[in-house]
Formats: sequence, C-alpha cells, structure tokens
Amino acid sequence: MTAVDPSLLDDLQARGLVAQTSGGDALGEYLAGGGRTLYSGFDPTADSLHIGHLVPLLALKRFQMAGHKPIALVGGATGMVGDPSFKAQERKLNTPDVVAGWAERLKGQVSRFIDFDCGDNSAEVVNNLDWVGQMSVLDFLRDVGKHFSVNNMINKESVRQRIEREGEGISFTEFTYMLLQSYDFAELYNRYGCSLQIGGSDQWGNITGGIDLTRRLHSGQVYGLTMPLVTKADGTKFGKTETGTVWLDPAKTSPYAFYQFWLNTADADVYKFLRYFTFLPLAQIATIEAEDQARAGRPEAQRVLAEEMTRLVHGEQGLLGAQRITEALFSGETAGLSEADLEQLKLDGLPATCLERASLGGDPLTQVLVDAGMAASGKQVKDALGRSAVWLNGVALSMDDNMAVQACFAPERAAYDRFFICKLGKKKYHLFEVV
RNA sequence: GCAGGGGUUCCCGAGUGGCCAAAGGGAUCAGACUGUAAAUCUGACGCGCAAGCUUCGGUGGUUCGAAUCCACCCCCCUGCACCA
Repeated sequence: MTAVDPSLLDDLQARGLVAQTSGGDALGEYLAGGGRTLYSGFDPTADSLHIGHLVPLLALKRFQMAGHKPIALVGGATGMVGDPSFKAQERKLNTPDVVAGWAERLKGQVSRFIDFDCGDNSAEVVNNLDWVGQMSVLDFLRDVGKHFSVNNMINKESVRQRIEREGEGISFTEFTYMLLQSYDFAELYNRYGCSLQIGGSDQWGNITGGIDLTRRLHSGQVYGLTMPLVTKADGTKFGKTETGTVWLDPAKTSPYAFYQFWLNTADADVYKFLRYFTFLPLAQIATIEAEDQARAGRPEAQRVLAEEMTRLVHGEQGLLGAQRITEALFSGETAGLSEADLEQLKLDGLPATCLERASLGGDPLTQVLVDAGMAASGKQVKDALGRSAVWLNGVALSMDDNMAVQACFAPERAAYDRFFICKLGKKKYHLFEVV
C-alpha cells in the first residue's frame, strides 16, 4: 500500500486550487487516512482537450502523486447531452459517432498525464457510456430520477441564468444532465469504491448531486472538491488567443504556439498560474516572484511557466523545438539561420505555407497572407502594410508591394533559394517556401 | 392555439423611410511607448489592392429610395389556454 501524503489538501489550498469542498474538515482527515479513489470527468465536446482542462487533469496527477488512485472519466454519455452549467445557451447536439470518436481521442490525451502502472494507485480511464448506454429510460426515471427534486434543481445557480434569462431557455435534455453525472459518481462508488469527485467550480452543483445520489442509492459517504475556474486579471477569457482555443493536441496547437501562449502571460497572472499549473514547490515559486520583484525589467516567471507547461504537455522534444523557434525568431537573427534550421522550424511547428513560384502574382499580397492564415482579412494586412508592419526576410514591405508579389518573393531575396520568413506585427511569424 | 415581447454587422446594444456599411461599448488586429508585458495614446475593425460588391431572421411587396412600412413564413422569450 502506497503511503499517502497527508499534506496534499494543504498544498492544494496554498496553491489556490480549492474553491469548494464538501463536508468541511472531514475531507482533509479522510484523505490523510489512506489511499482513496477519486475521479474527474471530461466530456467530449471537441476532438481535443484544451488548457482549461489542465487544472482538473493535473489535479488528478497531484492526487496520484500523493498516493491516491485517480480515475479519468470520459463522458461518452454525458457528452451526448451537454452540460448546461453556467452556459448561456443551449448547445447543439453532436451525432453519436462524432461523440464516440472524440471520446476516444480524449481517452488517449488524458492517459498521458496519469500513471497506469504504479501499483495500488494506478490510474483508470472509464467511459460513462459503458453504464449509461444500455440503461432504459424507465430504469433511469425510476432509479435515478426519483431521487431528484426539480424544485432543488431549478434553484441551482448553474442553471439559473438559463431559466431566468430573457431570450434563452433550457431543454429537458440539458436539464437532466445533472442526473447523468450524479449517477456516474454513484456508479463509480459502486464499481471502484470511488469516494471523491473533483472538477471545476462550475461542477459544484453536479458534484453535490452525485454525493446525494450515492448516499441514497448505496448509503455511501462520498466527497466533492472543486477548483476555481481560471480567470485572468484583466477579465478576458483564459485560454484563448487570436487564433482561438489553446489545445493540448500538438496538431491543433503547435508546441511553439503553446509555448508562446504561456510566455505571453500577464505579470498579474503569472505567479498564480505557476501555482495552478505547475508541480513546482510553492517555495520555489515564491523565490521566483521575489527575484522578479527585486530586479527591474522583464520577469523570469513567464519563461519558467512556459518551459514547465510545454515540457509537461509536449515533452522535452516539444519544448526544445518551441525554444528553437522562439530563439531564432525573436533574436532577430533570422538571416543567420542555416538551411537545416529553416527545415527544422517547419518541423517544430512554425506555421508554414508552400507557394508555387509559377502561380505567384495572381493574388495581391493581402490575399497571400490571408490564405496563409496570418490575418483574418485583407484589411488587416493592408493596415499592417501601411504601417510598415509586414516584413519579409528582414525587408519591410509597403502598400506599393501589395501587387508586386513576384518581386517580393524574388529568388534573389530568398534564403537558400526558397525560404521566406514573414513577420506581421510583432509576434506573428510565418514561413513561406517557394518552389 | 391565443396574447404580449423579441430576432441588427464577433458579443452587448442604438437605429423606426433617404445624411446607414449602420451610434456607443466590449473583444480583436496594427502603430507609438515597452519587457514578445501592463497602462496610455493613435489607427483599423462586413468583403475587396481597387473599381466596387454583399448585409440588419426568411420570402415577397409598397416606394424614386427600406434595417426602418405592409403581407406571409421561421425561430426565441413571457403569460394564458389546451391536454392530463
């Protein structure tokens, strides 16, 4: 039996990772008393997890490192219904095969973060479709539904805005979501002796539902713990960039983009994020913060955060690649890159586009850059051109160059006859290869 | 089904016959400043290099001219009724 770390809850608390717990002090004692089994759910609402999922996912890992057994639940069933918690609008349903495909993807992703071979507290991955899938409506209504009071459900903060808000409503389907998730908890208690559910604070209502249901169905005492939703000091939504969501899948968000995302964390958030997302000891984070404050100029914290997170999600190779690109682009020494370096940039995830020399000139530069994904519209490129914010291999372009694509990409301007590093604004880089 | 209230450009939200590609705010993009920050200031922000083109739930009308008026339809919300 693995010894448990009794200070786990204190550490989570000190990191600011505890929003709510059930049962007051009882949870701390319960966790310190031995290896427990806990779970967190991940619904397949997309083909990849994103960084918002990292908090509960890494929490599973924290519990495992402290000697507890984590279960990652993939919501093949709940994903079919849609969680209404704090959502402003009814969500559109995805087809069963799509959800099933996504569930498989999530299974693979989730599995990389927890250890499946470490003895008693090895992790498990389960899919709630396994027990909800073949359940009959009548069984569900009689065995599960009977234990829920609609009066209570209506009063849940998580669905209140949907019920009260003018212009929106909530379908019975989504309203029932809580019952499904509650049943998951009861079922995992039954199957695995799972006695703790963790999740984001938006899950509190669903978790307490599960606690109640487990007691009613199995007379079991189980616990809940929620973690705060990640917020940013400036009030904007965490986890979004101009290109959209920051995914964990390297095919959707390259390790380079991922690294850059963390590197761009605001000062006001960075120490909090270090506590939330990394496994660095709190004392070390405090030291970093103190040193940053003592020194004028740029803090170190963002770099540490970006390194830790990229290594955690994309591994050492992913991190090295991201750093190679960053170093090359932001040192301003792109001219000194070797041909192999340029090839490597492409492999490391720098956005790249291949152009055919023969077909150059048909489109204005604005269109070429939009097609490459560097800007949302030609207007933006035009604006940038007018402000000398577009650079091609170190040469600033202007509106005059817009119709002269051939000349811009002339062979004599290319690196190694084919490469062009294009920079739009201060941070957006794109590699063009002309053949 | 009936009554009432709604559906405007990414979001919120003005606009009720021409001056409307459509106020204002937010978000976003770019520039200056900087630390690949923050704050601030500036510009852009339906699409198009441009000429120009396409929008205000849908369709069809009235009109020289419609986001704005009329008809029908679709969707949402609130209440009532129906059903039980």
